[in-house]
Amino acid sequence: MLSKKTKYALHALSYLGRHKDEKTVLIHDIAEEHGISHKFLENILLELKKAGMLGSKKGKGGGYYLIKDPKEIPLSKVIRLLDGPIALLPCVSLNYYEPCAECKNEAQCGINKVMIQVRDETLKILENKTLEDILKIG
Amino acid sequence: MLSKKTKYALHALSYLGRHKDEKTVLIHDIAEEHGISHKFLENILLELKKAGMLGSKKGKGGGYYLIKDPKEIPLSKVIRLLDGPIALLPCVSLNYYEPCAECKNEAQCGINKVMIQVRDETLKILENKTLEDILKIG
DNA sequence: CATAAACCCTATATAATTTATAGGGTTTAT
DNA sequence: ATAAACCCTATAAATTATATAGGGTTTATG
Repeated sequence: MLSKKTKYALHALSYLGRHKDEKTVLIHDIAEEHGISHKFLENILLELKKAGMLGSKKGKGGGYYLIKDPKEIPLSKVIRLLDGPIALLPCVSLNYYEPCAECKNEAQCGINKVMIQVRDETLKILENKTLEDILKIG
Repeated sequence: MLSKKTKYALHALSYLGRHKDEKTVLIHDIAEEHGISHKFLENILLELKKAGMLGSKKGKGGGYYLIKDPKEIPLSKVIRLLDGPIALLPCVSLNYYEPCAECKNEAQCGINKVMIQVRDETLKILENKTLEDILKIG
């Protein structure tokens, strides 16, 4: 399951996407709209910023804003940043690969093979769906 | 990511599948083969038993055994039992549905729609792949 | 240039979940 | 009668997720 961090990130990005005609958006406004703690959201926005997914302007009148077109931000990128691996096992993760402790021979492991399939089908969706697809949100 | 519990369960079931000509298999043997704590594994086997996925025989000479053909046990069932929902969001879970706290209108939520797709593609695999597909393991 | 608004950064606290252990109870082959 | 082996419930330890705290820095504005 996606963590709250990731969900908040998606909601915040979606909010920024919907307000991209405005110069900047305040943390406060996003937090209020979604009932998230200001400070918790701040950490998330900072992480998104460090990852180059959004920009910010300091000082009075500052705030956050998208620096890319929403269709340039795949959901997989957001999920990986906040939640880590999308794969169901470390041994099939493309971005966070680790061998499975329990497993001696990955190449002939049936579990590994199934989880590669799951990963590929999942990524096929999450790498092609972008922020643009979730601008309209519940 | 799958929890250790689920991974251990898959390994244990796979082991039982590979030894299904033998009447019963000892917890001890499975635990040793995979370097799992005897007691931790015991809890997992009990859970699998309660769910009707395997049988056991008490007393001296007892142990665990599969009561179904490996191809009758889909991986989705094992994962759901030990890990809970397969879906990435509660609002798209078939077996553990809950509305998302952040969301007011599920029907028009873009995230919801994407996650339904992911769920469906994932299930297409995990409901059709069975224990039989993971008898050979790493 | 003083001020207040707003982001920036790091550390810590709390809660929840996962992982593991403990200890005794019950059944059964020999 | 005995020892092997599963059965059951409770609790402890470790890890991760969630949230809070507190001050630092930048900048528009009057």
